[in-house]
Amino acid sequence: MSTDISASGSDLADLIVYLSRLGQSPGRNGIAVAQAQNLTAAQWTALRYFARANRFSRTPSAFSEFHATTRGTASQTVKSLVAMGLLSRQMHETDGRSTVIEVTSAGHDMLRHDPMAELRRALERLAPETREAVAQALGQTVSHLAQSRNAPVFGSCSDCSHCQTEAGASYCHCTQSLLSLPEMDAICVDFQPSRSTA
Amino acid sequence: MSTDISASGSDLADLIVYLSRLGQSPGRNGIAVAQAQNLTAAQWTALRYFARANRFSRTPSAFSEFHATTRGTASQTVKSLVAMGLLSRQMHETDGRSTVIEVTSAGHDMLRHDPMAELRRALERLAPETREAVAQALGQTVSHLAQSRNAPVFGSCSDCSHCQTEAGASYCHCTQSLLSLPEMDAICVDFQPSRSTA
DNA sequence: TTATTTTGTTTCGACTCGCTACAGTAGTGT
DNA sequence: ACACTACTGTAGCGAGTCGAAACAAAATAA
Repeated sequence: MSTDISASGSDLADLIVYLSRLGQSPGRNGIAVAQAQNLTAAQWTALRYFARANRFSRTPSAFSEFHATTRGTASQTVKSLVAMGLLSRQMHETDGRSTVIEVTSAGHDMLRHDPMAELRRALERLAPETREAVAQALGQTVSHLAQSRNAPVFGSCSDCSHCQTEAGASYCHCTQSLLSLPEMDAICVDFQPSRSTA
Repeated sequence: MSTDISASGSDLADLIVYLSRLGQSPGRNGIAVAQAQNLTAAQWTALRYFARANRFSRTPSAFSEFHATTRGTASQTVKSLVAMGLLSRQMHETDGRSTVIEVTSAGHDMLRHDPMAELRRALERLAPETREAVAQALGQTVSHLAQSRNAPVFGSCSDCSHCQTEAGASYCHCTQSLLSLPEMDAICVDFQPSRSTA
């Protein structure tokens, strides 16, 4: 009887939301809290996103879709982070409407105090194969969920059907550009699951 | 240079938070949205919690710990739901400070329009053994995380070390009371993992 | 050229959130 | 009895979030 927190589909959703909430909250252990407490959950999410997104996806619009909110709200969050000096704006070279966001060095410093680090450490205590299986299952669920509500899926280029790896570099058919190796692991808005499970 | 995004522990945390966010957002498919859109994410979480918590845990304080927030914030959320007629207050029989929250019939009706239903459905598309493995892994992670920040763990009595099942009914050594069968699957504040995996 | 779409911004009102301060009750110790 | 501490729930403040709406500017399609 003492198996686990168990149970079929319904509880798992609650468990995921609960874990996410717990992982994002700073916790009251008061060590690095003093420094990290300044940012809100949405601001942390934005900072994390722009640090992980590739150059085609570092725009307010892309973040708003990633964060499942409106462009207006995303714009405000970006504005606050720019005002703090953690993000910086750059004009897009060809598209006059678009602005490209960069994480400043102060932003990268701030990311060292990410309150989600504890969740990461807790997850690293899982066996590697378990972690991999969970990641695979949740990735699949993200695809299903996004598909059922016409939302774009976010993923890294290394798993994208638009990308073609040859020899050293890779080519993305979607953005029609060459990608460097580090960019292959970054988040992309135009992600398309390569081998979607039916 | 740009850290190691690596497929290991780091991505999984982001994936969990992303999935949670996606699952809680109502989605723009506009079917049951008109009815469901009235409640905010925090209000949905509260409504879900009080519907699932056992009688010892249906208090504003317990919810504030579950939701990783302060009692003040939790009090406001509860107040708004009471004003909508979805929750009702009851005086605690012996403790004059405490109030017990109940979900009204209107609250149960509202729960049928839970925007998280889509996430639940997406999770049910996973193979049962996969779902079980994910639930087990995430439950373990919740324990680890809560332990590392001195936060209480929430779980159902059927997995709790305080509980002792005999014949028909069960006895909880923590609250010193008998529990009915349905109560065994409810959420409890005083949960203690029965066989915590080291 | 004239629509139409896309991008980003601003403003508004309602809500969340952490914080502080506070009243009332419970349990403890003297 | 008494004070003292701990706990419960609440109210108000300020900053932030969020969705909605309206807007200007640039890109794209017709």
